[in-house]
Amino acid sequence: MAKEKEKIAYNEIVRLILENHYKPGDFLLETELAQDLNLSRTPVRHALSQLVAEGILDKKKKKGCVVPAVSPEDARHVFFAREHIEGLAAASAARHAKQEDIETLKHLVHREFGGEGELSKMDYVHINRSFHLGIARFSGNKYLEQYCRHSFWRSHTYIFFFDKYYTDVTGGQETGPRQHQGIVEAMENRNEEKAGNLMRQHIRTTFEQLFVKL
Amino acid sequence: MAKEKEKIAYNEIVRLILENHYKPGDFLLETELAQDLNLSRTPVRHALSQLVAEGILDKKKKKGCVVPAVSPEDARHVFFAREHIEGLAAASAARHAKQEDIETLKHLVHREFGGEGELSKMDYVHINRSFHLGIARFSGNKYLEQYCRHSFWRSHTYIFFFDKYYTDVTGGQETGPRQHQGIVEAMENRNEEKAGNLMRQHIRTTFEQLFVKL
DNA sequence: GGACTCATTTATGTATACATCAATTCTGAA
DNA sequence: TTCAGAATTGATGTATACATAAATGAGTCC
Repeated sequence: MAKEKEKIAYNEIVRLILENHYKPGDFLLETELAQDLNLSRTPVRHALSQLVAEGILDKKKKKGCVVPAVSPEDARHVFFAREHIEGLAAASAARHAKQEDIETLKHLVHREFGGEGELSKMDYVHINRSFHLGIARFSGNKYLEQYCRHSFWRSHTYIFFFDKYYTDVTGGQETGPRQHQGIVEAMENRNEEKAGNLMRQHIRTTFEQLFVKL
Repeated sequence: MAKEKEKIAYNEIVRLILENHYKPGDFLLETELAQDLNLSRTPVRHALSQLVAEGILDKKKKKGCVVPAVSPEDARHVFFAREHIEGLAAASAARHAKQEDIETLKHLVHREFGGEGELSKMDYVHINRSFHLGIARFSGNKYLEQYCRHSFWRSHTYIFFFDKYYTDVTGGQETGPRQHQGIVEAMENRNEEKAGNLMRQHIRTTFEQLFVKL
């Protein structure tokens, strides 16, 4: 299936973090991971340094790689950056997305409303990711896309950390899809400004719902 | 001085690219670099994969790392992203920078105007970089800083590629420092909106001066 | 003459032994 | 008992031998 062990290592490590096997502050040790994944240290080390370069992990000299600590301040920073960059991407996408791309997004929103059956928490997470990263891609600007991917990923740390977001009925399940729908409509009307504003508002809403408790 | 060979390799490779020993499209071969830098392949390989993860280099499977091709379209994308993100950072810095930080920037502008003697092309490049990355840092948001650093770096590829920018008398040497000064003044007055607007305008100017010929 | 196959070349990908460094723990004397 | 400092530990950092895959080119068969 997967060919290069470096890729396997990378994906597995990402999965481990996403599935919360490692909490913020934990050290990811090369030797330990190599054993767990049945690989040598080389590809594991390579994957870890990639994650560090991407800013997904931090590194302490001669200590190892560590899942960055979460903090309210850091969360504000992530969501502030994500709000504006993804807003920019949405505006850009409203101009550059092909009709076919917009159909893809509409389909995602449809599923998100339950149009194709009940959704598990993981389904919702997956659709949400496809939606946001899709818009990033449809911006047609690979730099915006890269920054969107990164800040989306990092903000996800918080979403998983306070995973009540996906549990709390008053939260995302209601407003999320509706806001997504508004953004797609603005894109379909090629209204760049509105698409950008709605996206910024959407991310701000997400942030506020997450951090009501702080 | 520098301890870890990985860092040495990284910095040396960056230097080689910056000084145009490798042009866009050239392959950077691990073995070759290892010989040239008197290192083993391991740290070189590590440094290269970092640069790939950071988006500074591209990689072809089993072919090697390659300096990304330049194109007018790519340049527009870089400068578009940089314009807005660094604008955001400047606005953020206008709020969060300490007076001490602002003094640092003022000193850079002073030097840029020739206040401490004639400047070589390289001096100018260096001061310019300190200025922009300084503002990125003073934004107080590590995500904005990261994205600023990246897009600044990438845009530099173009500045070096069309290095007439630093040669042409009608270009940067005149308007650059003046625009920098305006941005610092806005920051000192804690005028976030103005700082952001001036920064965006500054980067747009840079882009236009560079690409008059396209 | 052209194309197809297979060996060669040349690069990256992998495993592993060894070096290094920082933190910690253990020990011995004041 | 406590402190200093040496030995140990446990992790990353490095070098290198070997594996593998993709491009290249030569040789042969139609």
